Amino acid sequence: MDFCKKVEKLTGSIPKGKVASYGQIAVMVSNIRAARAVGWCLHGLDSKPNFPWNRVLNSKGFITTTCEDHNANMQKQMLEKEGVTVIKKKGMWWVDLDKYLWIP
DNA sequence: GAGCTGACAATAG
DNA sequence: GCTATTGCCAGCT
Repeated sequence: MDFCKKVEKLTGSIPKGKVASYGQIAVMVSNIRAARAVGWCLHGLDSKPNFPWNRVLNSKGFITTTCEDHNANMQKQMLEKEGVTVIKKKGMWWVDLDKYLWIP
């Protein structure tokens, strides 16, 4: 789909060491309300090797993956590998968007 | 072809 | 300020 294609492109455009929110991707692709669709598309793009789906977080910087195959711990490790500091808060992984938020 | 689901975000109470 | 509900889009059943 064109939508997913853009999502893939944008997500792939996120520089190493930076992260973006679903809302950001959504608003760039179509509108802010499409954030859910972004997550859905990323779910299908995860099969791509070395695809930085881990650089996409929710608006608060929390990892809210419900998929067990792509659990938060995996993202955390991938992000740290990219040089992003991931902090554990309330049992969930959190990224400081003020430092790592990607601004196109 | 219609309805449901999903890794969110914004608004209202 | 925090919790609960509604709205949106695309893909699947």
